[in-house]
Amino acid sequence: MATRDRRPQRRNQVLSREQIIDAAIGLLDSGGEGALTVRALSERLATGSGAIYYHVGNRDQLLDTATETVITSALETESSQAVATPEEEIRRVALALFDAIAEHHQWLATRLTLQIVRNPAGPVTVEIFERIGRQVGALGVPRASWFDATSTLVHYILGAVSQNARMDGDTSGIQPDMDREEFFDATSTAWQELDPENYPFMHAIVGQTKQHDDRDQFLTGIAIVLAGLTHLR
Amino acid sequence: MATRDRRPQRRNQVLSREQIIDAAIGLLDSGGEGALTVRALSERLATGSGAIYYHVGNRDQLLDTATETVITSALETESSQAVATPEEEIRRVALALFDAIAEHHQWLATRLTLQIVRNPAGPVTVEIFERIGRQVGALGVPRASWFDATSTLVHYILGAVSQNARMDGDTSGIQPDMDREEFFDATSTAWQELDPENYPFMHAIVGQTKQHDDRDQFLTGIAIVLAGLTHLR
DNA sequence: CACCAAGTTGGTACGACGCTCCAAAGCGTG
DNA sequence: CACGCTTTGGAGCGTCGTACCAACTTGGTG
Repeated sequence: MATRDRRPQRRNQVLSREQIIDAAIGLLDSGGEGALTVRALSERLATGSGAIYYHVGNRDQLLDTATETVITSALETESSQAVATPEEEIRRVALALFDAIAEHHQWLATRLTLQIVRNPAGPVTVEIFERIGRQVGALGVPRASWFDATSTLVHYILGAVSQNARMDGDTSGIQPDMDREEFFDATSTAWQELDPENYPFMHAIVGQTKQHDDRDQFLTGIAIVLAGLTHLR
Repeated sequence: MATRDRRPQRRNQVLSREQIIDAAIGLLDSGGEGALTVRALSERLATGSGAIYYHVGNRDQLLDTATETVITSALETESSQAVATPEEEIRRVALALFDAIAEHHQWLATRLTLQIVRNPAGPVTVEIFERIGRQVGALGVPRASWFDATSTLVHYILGAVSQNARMDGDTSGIQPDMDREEFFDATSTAWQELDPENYPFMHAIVGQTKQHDDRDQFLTGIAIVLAGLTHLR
């Protein structure tokens, strides 16, 4: 039944778990979540699917591990700075997440929220909560409100970061930055073409959207939530 | 293969687009995003895949249409009340989204953020922004900050709502069958078993998580953001 | 009525996917 | 050298989205 015909020419270097994860992140960044297939991974690493499944059990686990790797790395590089005010520290963590997701497209945003929902005891959730929560305590928020305050901050941060994430491009035709601008203009004109009687607010803000910076707006949102927290006392 | 013998006994009632969408929502609610397959849909509707693709072009479009249907329905039923303060109106919209996603599991949360990111000119995005934005204006926020203020609110609402969404009955969880309560207890004990020196905050809040209500916490978060907005003046 | 073009349906077929399984190949130890 | 344990490459299975098509229904025209 099985034809034996093998001359596989084994690789000189052993396949490691880190190599698989790095290659997976590369695939995810280049083509979104749909680009991470075991077959593409096998080809890029010049191996078979069996070897991959031997090191990482699952496609889902691989996605989780990739997310964990990127997020913990982003949080580590940020924590090496000198101490500052609680507000500054919260801004640091938030911007680290913002930049990480801006760099790695939308698969990271989707997967991060998914991991927080499904695995609240995992290192990603715990690290983010702990990092933010300590500063909430230092802000002077009463102990009874620590959980609510921290949850609100985390909810805002992840919500903003998810909605600012760039889309995954499966289009391999034009420049990605060019698409970004065109997409933005198309949104503006579409908002302008709305019925002004039913959508007066959209008409009022369409001018502000054209010259806004996502990062600045994100920081403004953080400032708003922080201002609300001090009012909680 | 050469000769076809057919007498397929056509259905007495015609297949409509609404039937397909309703059946799709049913499948999504019962088994998560993975349960919506064209084959399962065909079987439930007692038809073939061709008929489905004739009415809805794509699985992706079907998902988008399903989210749009659920969200606009949730926003409509909420708007029939009498007028109230801007804060109250914002709470209404937020709770309508919260309840809709709580009712329809996590597929709706994921798909809603996806739609806002990919299709900012679509009716879902526009409706949510317009509904919230008007109240932001009525709150007394200066016109130059309308866009930032509304974005902050929407980011928080969708972030909180996504992270509070119940998990789908999907495989990938560590434990396959775990009801809400067990999952919650497991999280609490996992947090308690963390190293107290490295994670003092998690230990401090683990007591609060045991007796907290998601809906109340969501409203607290809304109040915090609103308080921060009044501080913006 | 017959006839026909457009609209609609049920089902088959194809390529790609995740994943299981297993023989073969490397590797350490005697 | 031989022998177990680890690791690899790839074939095969079941399922998916969906393109495609022949058959059927419908509505209009003579």
